[in-house]
Amino acid sequence: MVHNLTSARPAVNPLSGQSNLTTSRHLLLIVSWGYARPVPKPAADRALSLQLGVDRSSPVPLYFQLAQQLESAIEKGRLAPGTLLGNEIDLAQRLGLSRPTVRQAIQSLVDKGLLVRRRGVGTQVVHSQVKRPLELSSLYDDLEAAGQRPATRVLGNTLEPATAEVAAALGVAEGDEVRRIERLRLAHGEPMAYLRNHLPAGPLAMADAELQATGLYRLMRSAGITLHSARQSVGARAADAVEGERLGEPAGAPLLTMERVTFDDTGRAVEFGSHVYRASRYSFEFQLLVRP
Amino acid sequence: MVHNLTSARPAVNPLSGQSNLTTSRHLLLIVSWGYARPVPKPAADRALSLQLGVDRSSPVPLYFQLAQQLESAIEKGRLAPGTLLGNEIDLAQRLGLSRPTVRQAIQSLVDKGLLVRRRGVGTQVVHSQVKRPLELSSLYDDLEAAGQRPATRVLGNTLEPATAEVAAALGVAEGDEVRRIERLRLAHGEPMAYLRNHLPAGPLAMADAELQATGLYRLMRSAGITLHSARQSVGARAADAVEGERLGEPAGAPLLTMERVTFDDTGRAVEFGSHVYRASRYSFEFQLLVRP
DNA sequence: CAGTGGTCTAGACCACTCA
DNA sequence: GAGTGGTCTAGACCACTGG
Repeated sequence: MVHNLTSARPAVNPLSGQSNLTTSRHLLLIVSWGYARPVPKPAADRALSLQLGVDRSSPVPLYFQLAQQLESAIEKGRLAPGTLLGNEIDLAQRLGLSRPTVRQAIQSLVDKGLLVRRRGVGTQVVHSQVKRPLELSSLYDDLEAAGQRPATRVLGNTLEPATAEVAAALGVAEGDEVRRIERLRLAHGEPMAYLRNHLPAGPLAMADAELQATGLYRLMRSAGITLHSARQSVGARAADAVEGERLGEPAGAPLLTMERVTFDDTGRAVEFGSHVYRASRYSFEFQLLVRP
Repeated sequence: MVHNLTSARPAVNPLSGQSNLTTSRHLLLIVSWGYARPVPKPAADRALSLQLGVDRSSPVPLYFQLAQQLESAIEKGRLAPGTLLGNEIDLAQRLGLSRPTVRQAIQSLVDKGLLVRRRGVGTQVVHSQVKRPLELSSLYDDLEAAGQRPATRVLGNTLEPATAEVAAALGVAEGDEVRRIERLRLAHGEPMAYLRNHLPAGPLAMADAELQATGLYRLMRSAGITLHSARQSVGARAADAVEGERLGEPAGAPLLTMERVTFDDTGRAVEFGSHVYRASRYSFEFQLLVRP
């Protein structure tokens, strides 16, 4: 579905899997995780008693301080779902802030999906669904949360000339030297995914040890690369003999595949990934936010 | 992948300068479509000659008019990738707008990934990658572009008591009446996907004809439902005999699966979808934007 | 150093919702 | 009609970037 999404034509709305004739629409997706399970407590319909306050001596922007406090209050259940926040002018006065500053704070939470604004009505805390993790199949995170940190086995880390496919993805010339990294991702001691990545040979020299201990993206950021966007394609196919062997699945078993090209903010492709996951153990979960 | 990207976020919050071990992390993804293919033309390094202007008699907000003009200029190549926009103060003066209004316009394009701001440097047009559709596997769109509009065959549209699974997803009681809709999505006359949806029985009465002609979401919107967010899970599995028959695949063929629960802005679950796609003919594509 | 975006203020008027 | 968010203005100071 998303498939149809990206490719420019009205094609298919990912939410409906239906053809969508409207002109240009945007869907904002949020992937969120790591939230503590909320402990919802009954709260007043109005958030009058909430303790809020900003520290003007802090280097943290005022709007950001306020946003953090509100987010934390929502997360902790001190602001129950459906609670009206109270109008922006009062809030600003109570905090000694200007209205635009308060609006900026609120807007950032609206963008995260935690608050909903309605003209003529007010600003409400969204009814909880946004932050609760899914129950199903959050295997990776479940394992991590259970103290079973996923492990990485580096299978390859070499420089080689770019194939046509890699050259096209990275926007370099065929035959240019690129770094090829192959890893096996394990959890609970069992293989979960086979990850193959290609990077422009230039700036980064990565030791196997680093790759084992840290994520690729963290390494890239440390090298001063500003990630900006990525294009992804998720599909499925049957495992061939080699893949099956690698992942501990029989040949013919369904695999989840993901291809991705990542760009920095200058538009350069900084990474091309081609990954396969054991479908029996892995699925992708995410949350979509509909932007009006 | 979402995992890699996400875990890649810096440990230090640039705003607070403090190490951020906390709980909540977000990745903003944008799925965008409806863009025309850009026809990039060489352009000056500075966007001095760009024709911009707002109509104050229009009901369209000024910042929105400006944003649209900028977006259109980027899309049409009048603002080439890498172009500096010129500082906000000048831009505001040239347009007879205040700086906050200009900032609001620019910010909306930054949120879409079309512009990048750097303090001390300026605002630049992103290097094109954001809006170009992927080359690979754009099967659905290719078909549509070829005039083969995807078709829908309604296989079922009935009221029935909710099973435990459906009840949990929709947040209703087991046995409550829900609407069950089954559709086959075809393209080029061939089956592409089997879509099963469950909706709370309440407000919507849908005729088969509507389901065939319009998207589920469009119907829901027409019924006054404001979509707010959705949780999705994408995986893969092997087709059983029935599924294979339905989709024209042999039993055991890999299928791409998607489960989704959609919520309105009051937090009610308004739809539960459980879809399977022929992996041989379908993949999901989307674009991620990394929010700093 | 000059130039940029990031933040903030204290007002103002409007459009919309709901009783 | 009262209350809300949506938009807009004309300033201000700061932090960061680059030469």
